Amino acid sequence: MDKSFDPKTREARWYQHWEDAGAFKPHGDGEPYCILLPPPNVTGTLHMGHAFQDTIMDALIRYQRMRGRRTLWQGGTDHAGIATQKIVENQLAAQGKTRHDLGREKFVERVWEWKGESKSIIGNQMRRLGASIDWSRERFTMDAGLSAAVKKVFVEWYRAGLLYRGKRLVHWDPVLMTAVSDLEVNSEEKDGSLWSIRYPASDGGEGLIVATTRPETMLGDVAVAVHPDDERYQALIGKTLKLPLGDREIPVIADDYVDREFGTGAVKITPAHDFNDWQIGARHGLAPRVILTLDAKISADAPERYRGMDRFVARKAVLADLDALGLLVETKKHKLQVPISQRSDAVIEPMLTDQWFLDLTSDTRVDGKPGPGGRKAITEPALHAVQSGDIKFVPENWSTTYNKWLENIQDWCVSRQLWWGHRIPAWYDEAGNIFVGEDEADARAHADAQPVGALRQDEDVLDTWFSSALWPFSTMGWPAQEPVQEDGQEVANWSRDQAFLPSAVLVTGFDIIFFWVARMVMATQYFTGKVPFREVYINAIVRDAEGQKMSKSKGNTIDPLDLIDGIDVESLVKKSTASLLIPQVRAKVEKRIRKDYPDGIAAVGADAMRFTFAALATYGRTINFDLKRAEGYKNFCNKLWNAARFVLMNCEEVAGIGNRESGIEKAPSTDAEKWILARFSQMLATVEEQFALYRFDLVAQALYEFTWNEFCDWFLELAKPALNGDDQVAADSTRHTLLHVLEALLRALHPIIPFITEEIWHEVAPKLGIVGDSIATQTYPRATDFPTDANAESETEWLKSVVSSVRRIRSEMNIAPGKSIPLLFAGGGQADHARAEKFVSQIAFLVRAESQRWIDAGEAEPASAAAIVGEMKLLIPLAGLIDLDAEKARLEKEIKRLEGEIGKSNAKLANFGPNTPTTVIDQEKQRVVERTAQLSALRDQARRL
RNA sequence: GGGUGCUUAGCUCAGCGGUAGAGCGUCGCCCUUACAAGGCGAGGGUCGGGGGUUCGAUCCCCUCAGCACCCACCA
Repeated sequence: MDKSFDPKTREARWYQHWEDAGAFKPHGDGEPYCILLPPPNVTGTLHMGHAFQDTIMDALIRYQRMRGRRTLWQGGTDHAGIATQKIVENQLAAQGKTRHDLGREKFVERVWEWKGESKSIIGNQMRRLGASIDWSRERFTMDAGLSAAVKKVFVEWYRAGLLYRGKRLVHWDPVLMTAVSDLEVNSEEKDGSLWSIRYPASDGGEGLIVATTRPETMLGDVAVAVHPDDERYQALIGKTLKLPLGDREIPVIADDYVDREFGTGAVKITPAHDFNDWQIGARHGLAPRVILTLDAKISADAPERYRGMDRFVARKAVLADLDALGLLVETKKHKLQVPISQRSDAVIEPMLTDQWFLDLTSDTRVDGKPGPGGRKAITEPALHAVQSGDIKFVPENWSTTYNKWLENIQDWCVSRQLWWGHRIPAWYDEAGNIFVGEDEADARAHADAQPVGALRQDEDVLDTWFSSALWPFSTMGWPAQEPVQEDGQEVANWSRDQAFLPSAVLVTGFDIIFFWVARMVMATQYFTGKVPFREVYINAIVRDAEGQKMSKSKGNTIDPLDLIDGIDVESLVKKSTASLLIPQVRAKVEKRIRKDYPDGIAAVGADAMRFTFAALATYGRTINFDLKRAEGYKNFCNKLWNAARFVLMNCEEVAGIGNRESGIEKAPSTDAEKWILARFSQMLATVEEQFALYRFDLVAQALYEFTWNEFCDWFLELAKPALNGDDQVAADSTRHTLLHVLEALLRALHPIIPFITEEIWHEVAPKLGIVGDSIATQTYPRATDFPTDANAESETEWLKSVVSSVRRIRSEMNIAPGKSIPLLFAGGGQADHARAEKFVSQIAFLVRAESQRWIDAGEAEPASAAAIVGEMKLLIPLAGLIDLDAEKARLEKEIKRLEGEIGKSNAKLANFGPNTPTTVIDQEKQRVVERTAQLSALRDQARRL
């Protein structure tokens, strides 16, 4: 083996090995264990959030696979309607074209091409991470099987009276020219103005003053509302006003929605362009007036002067005209919440359009036929699944978020005015009647009446999340009764694969609890009667080392592959600024990168990156990714590598250590071996416990500490004297234990660091007579596989105390590490004598003791530096080695410390009340006794000096 | 306006009712043939403030302060 671990040369080859061996396919007849990959956008690339999430899922899948579960990590990609369409539209725009130049069919073809090109990118990135996905079952939300599922769901929900089409006010993105759901709208606080405008009374009176942040919408006003109890306006209620700029009269209505304190207490009502106004309009029977086109220009229904103006241009024109008329009373600065489209950053416009909605709120069917509505059929079961504990959130708190949203849910607008996506399986006849079916014939067959004239399919597609909601069962082959093939390959078989439903755990971010998690629960329960998953592990959001959100315009993103492979600073600058168009931003990003990564990023390898993610995965909501942590865990990988080298070096010359026929003693014969086996067993118990709780940080910590602080720091050191000693039995059994523990440790580490463990395992396992194609399909070690031995543990702990005590003296007294010392024992009991004798070679080796002997009773102790271990005193004679004053000072410090602690303990004892458990009191008393003994021994020692 | 978190060593975070922990950073001494990507040792915290419950509180309760995030229609 090479002297140090080089991930570049080591990691690459193993993934192919696993895939060729079919290691990631479900195998065995264990209890099924499935994880669904949240399907990444097909055009996307892997970012740190993915890498983090994928690491967690992979660790879980590998762990359960090794524990004998029949595992499936179901992978795939999402067609991501708007996002993907936008990318291709941008490509067209670069050629000066729009999608309309191509036409629908050609455009969609073009998107499929692009999808084909970019699909493999994220797959290859995931392979570099080591993600053990069964790629042979990879699915795409628009492949044939999943499209069939989408149609079936749409049709069944429609026929159950849960989907309806209606003219409603929806969130409209005037740039992308599509409806979006309420979830796709962010509200951002912007500086704006609040304008006060006088609306004169029709009878020539002065009327009233309304306050608005959107003066241009007054062109569509149908009323002014005031609070019914507002004394200022009592006389006007029921009267009409002259709408300025328009040749119309509008009524003053009373509605207690109006807040008397805000503005002037009078609100202009524009039902077609405001959600609140819509409701007020409906309450008062006022017909909405649409004055905006779908691209947010003033429409033909507005006064001629403004027609065709962009909404923001129109705003200025309206204000100027009002001012000229003397009707603009006041302009005040005002902070307002502006709805922004997540996808285009455009200001969202409430727009009256025909859309499809999934009913989630009514108690009875929307079509009036008998039967339960969406609240009863969909929403309540989804709430119940979490309330009953059929689905558990981890951390548990997220269930509150889930519940709150469902309790206040709105109907889901599922139609999108796009070309890329699942076309809605609905047809219209010339009279506007709706026909829904899996195809046109099916639609006709299920219709109550024959269509008038020809049928024309709905132009719209479904929201991306509609197909994502079906992911838990559509990927398993539903609704087909036959095995599902894609590209000639069998990818699913519902009759067999429904065993993977529910999946064990969904690993995802809190940002898509509403978008995806809740909707999967709804759809899966409705169509399969099962919950989609048993647990939902909500992972943290990855931030940079300072806790800042990662964003390209800040220049603080890290590409996971750059962390794995490393990248020089010039390439990093080039890559990070490539997509930035604004020169100032480019300059800022470049500056930051040169400051943060003056030497680029050093390659740490996939294993170290994965270990870092695991170690950071607490229950916290954010994790700050610090490159230094990753470097630390790269060192850990190197440590493991070198420990393996040591073990292999020492086990080479003895053939057949692990061979049952060799006759070489395999049972542990020394305390150190029994100790490390016991510690390993305890560590495995911790790992098992913490895996079950999704505390990957504690899993990583347990493995790290065992590997480094116990196996390497102590066991390898304790093994050295045994390997080189005269005791052949001890030497042989130590060799065996070294291999045995190392081999099992590799298996224990494998779910987190798969590459390096695979590499080393192929060196180590054969020495134990273990043959296997891959460590990935070996069994995970269990705590019960390894014996614990309390006696060996206390023996070894004694030895460790002695060694540590002497080392401390050596270090504090500045005895050169290379210098040998004489070591004396004094006092102590029978056990101390026996132990000192047993561990003589270990002590000699670990503290560089040239000699060891006991001071006889009555023999004068030489002037020494001393330490107390239990009842025993360790002495290092001063002669030539130790400065007397330094030792006095050291003792004094130690005495002070003990005095302080005894004082604290005594104070506690004095304050214990009648309810204090006796065990606590005894423990405290014991402490006092021990420390008092130590203290008096140290005082003794100080006096002697 | 509702909701959910967070505040512990210089930094990033565990711990959550019985003597304060880790990693990184800092400071010594060491190239001791597994590993200098290392070894051995050291220093560093009145656990955000104030109350309360308890024999005992970093941990439970109340309250204040600061910081995040999510949801929501105040024109």
